[in-house]
Amino acid sequence: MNLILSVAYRLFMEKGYEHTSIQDIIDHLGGLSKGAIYHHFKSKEDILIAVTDQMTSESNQMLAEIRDRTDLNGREKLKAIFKESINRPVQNEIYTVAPSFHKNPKLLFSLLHDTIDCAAPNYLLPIIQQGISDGSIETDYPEQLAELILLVANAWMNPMIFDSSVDETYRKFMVFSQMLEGFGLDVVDEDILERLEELTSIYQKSRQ
Amino acid sequence: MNLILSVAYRLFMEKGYEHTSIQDIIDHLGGLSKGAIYHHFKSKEDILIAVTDQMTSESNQMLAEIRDRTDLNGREKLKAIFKESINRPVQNEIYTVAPSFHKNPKLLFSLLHDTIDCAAPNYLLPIIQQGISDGSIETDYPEQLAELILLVANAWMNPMIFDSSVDETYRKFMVFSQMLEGFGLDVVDEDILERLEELTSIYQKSRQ
DNA sequence: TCTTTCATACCTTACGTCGGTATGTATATT
DNA sequence: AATATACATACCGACGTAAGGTATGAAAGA
Repeated sequence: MNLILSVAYRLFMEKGYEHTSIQDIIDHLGGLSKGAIYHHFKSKEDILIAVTDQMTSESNQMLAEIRDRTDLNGREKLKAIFKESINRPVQNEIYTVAPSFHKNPKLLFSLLHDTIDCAAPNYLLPIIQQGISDGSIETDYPEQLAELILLVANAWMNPMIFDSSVDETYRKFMVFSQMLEGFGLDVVDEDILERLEELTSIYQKSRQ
Repeated sequence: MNLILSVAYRLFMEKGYEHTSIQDIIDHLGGLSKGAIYHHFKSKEDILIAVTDQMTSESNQMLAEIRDRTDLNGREKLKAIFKESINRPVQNEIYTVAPSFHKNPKLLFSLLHDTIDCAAPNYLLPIIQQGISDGSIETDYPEQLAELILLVANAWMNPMIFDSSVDETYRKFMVFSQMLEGFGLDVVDEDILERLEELTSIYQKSRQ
């Protein structure tokens, strides 16, 4: 079952969901057959859901941990999230299997919706609300601010979704950070910027 | 050919691209057959492309007209765009066929990419650059600002993509307008807000 | 006569079903 | 304790069927 998931994940990323057939998955399963797949998953789409769940669960767990820390105020937690999300080793791996989302609008869409429907209200919102309480963040619309931040960070700034050169990603990040400042949040520092450039160059190399 | 397009458009919106079969389209064509479709389009995906082209071309034409006006400065053009895009009659129609994008990640994805790859650089960017020249807009990264504005406006604030109640849409708009102010752009006024509420309520009614 | 516009029959691919097997496990019986 | 029965889990692989796409040819207009 985990084998099926990991094979499916790899193939969905490489060839795209639509262009990956059940037979493709079977061929990479080392002996297992179609029956095995349909024993564990009720449809091809069901496999996709499991794959995305796996992808988001890791990231959501990280968000939960930071959310529940007691040693940081709201703004510091926000900063911690940016640092973490940019330093996760998983990211490197993901960035190198690259073509990914261009062939996977369906996967992208479910990730986006998870961001808005789950990650924003459950993880980022409490942090922003804490920030409002402790005075480190100021806004009249915490729910919407949470959505906006995650959407811009996860989608627009994601080179897997909107292809960007190193330079473009850097500029996006500057605009993003300017946007946050507009909301009174200066959470971007040198570490983050450096790491970002590094990541993008990894991604660029893998696409040559 | 236009018949095929309009039927396909309606069905894609109602049932989603994936769940609309060629046969479905044929059945609504009133006599025409598969041969007719494949005479005009080389694949099902080709139909989708034509549909999205049609959708974007109308909106892009509006952008071009505003871009080429000579009686407005940059900021005023931005404002004009918001007013227009929110007042277009097409919008009403689109908003009422509703389920749409939830079932259409592929269509959504190509619209998003058109926004970033075409609309932003060709229409909004020149306007922002004019604004920089005439002093009505200030930014170091006009390309990225153009992308960000269009992405937030077209995607996040679009109730067809991310379902929103009237109240939520209003709050999103407030956050959006606060974001623009952060970039020194105050382009939102009462007219726009009113129209926005009206639109969202139309959309809500159609989903009951 | 040649091109455009379609209709029809057919091909191919790929999802999902279904009957069947094999192995393990829990419970009841002797 | 040993065996039998019942059920559950994991899996195989042929087949049905739907859907995208092709090939061919006819009709009609230029």
